[in-house]
Amino acid sequence: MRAAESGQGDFRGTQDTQIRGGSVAPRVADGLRDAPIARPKVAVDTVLFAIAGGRLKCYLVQLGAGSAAGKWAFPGGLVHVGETLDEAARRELSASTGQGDRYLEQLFSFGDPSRDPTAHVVSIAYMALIDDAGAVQACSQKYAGGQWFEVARLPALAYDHAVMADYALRRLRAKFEYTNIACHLLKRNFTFAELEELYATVLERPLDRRNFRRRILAMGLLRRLADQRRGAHRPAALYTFRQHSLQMIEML
Amino acid sequence: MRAAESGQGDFRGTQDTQIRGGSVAPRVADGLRDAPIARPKVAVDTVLFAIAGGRLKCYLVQLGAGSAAGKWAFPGGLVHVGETLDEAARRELSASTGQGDRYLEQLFSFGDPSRDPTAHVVSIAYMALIDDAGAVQACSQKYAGGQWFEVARLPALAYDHAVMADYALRRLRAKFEYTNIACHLLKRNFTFAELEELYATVLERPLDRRNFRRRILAMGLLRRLADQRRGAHRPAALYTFRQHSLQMIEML
DNA sequence: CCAAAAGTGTTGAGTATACACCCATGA
DNA sequence: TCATGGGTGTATACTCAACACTTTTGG
Repeated sequence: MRAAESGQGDFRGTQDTQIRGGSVAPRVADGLRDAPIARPKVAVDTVLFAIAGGRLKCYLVQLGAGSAAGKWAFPGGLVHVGETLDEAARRELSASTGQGDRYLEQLFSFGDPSRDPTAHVVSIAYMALIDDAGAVQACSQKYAGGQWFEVARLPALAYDHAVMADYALRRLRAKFEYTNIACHLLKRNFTFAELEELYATVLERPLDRRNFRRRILAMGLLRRLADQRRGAHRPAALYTFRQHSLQMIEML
Repeated sequence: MRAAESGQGDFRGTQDTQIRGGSVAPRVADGLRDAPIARPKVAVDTVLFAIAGGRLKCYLVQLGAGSAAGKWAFPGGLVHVGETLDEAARRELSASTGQGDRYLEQLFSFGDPSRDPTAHVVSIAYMALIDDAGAVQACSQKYAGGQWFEVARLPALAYDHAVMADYALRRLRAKFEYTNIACHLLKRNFTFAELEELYATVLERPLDRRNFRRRILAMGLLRRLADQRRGAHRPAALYTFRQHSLQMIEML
């Protein structure tokens, strides 16, 4: 058996949604999972995050054809028969950005038939993280172009991708509070100031340096390295995460 | 535009999964969301929970045809063109149990091609809650039968439904800790003892009555009613939830 | 009047927050 | 030597967990 889809659905910052009611269509016999009529297509779309210039950014591609031509969207595409959802997400991400081998987590599935006016496409949204925005290169003939955008200043997005963006950002922020997910947005070695700046950037709030240090160190997630980062002033100790697998821990 | 899919992905109790690596297939031009080749089907499956006999139970149907005939599974079926995922889940749930108008939340999507050996079916898993297990009646010719099972003693399940069960249970437990989701497993009016017993049952741990009362009351989610529940002994005050929409609050 | 479930406060421990100064280096 | 970012400790407020007896009713 293959590896399960990567993703732990967990973010806490959501408000209420529609819960009760909803139209319940009359019963339709489905012929047990096999009807002859048209079926929705399945796609994956991935919100790729990175830090650049002290800002949290995500990568958008410009659609080159179809009803949404010219609009910006997250890289994605249809799932092939025989591949897992994770594989499809990695394949599409790799095709669009050259970055397929990164942290990847399934977020949520969007299936409103009106999300794409030309066809009923169910899209499984993913979030991906990389530590180097510069490593991405637009490398697909499929898209008219690709570019990093500050999450606070996204252009108008195609389909329902604005909802995906919102969902991804909330998930990312939530996981910053109770997992070690931050390691995927940092280089292998980093200073405490860099880690703290990352947290402040993603969470959009200042952190107390002493309290932050104490808590992070108390968890034992980091290993202090012998090397130092030498800059214009006092050198800073370098750290690295002991583990890069996702760990659920109360962090902040 | 229709209502978005209902669901806030959030549970905290998960362990790490596979994160990096994974095979990245060579780039395939997709013809922009429209390829002529075979595509995966899309289904929904719903883990329906209720309390019965002081135990947390979920409803399973027995498959009547196909490769998994005779095995137990969560009620579900293929998504129709033109309906949202929520609508599909409600339709299938209503067809199998008569219960379509209940709390419903999307959990996660499972797309491993080997999950169903006869076809590549991507399934969007849902969780649903009802306050009365007895209201369910097997009412589908599609299935050989339906029955409530204690979550701790599920039979062998078809496809990858055991993973779904695990996922749903973790999500439910997590939401008990930080939302008012419990209201959907209780009758409209209830005693504090009933609420506490519900929490103890779902979380599988005893709670201190005084601390529990204090915290729940301090949140102001409940309204005390004038009526009392009269039983064999001292009468108990009745309460009701002020709101049934999902609220994110630190509860325990 | 007895059995059984309902209802009620306090204390101590541990955790989270607020806060300011010295240090090491390069220029 | 000075400007700049790196690094460190303490006191207080608050939150969480542990704990047992009295009240009310029906039988």
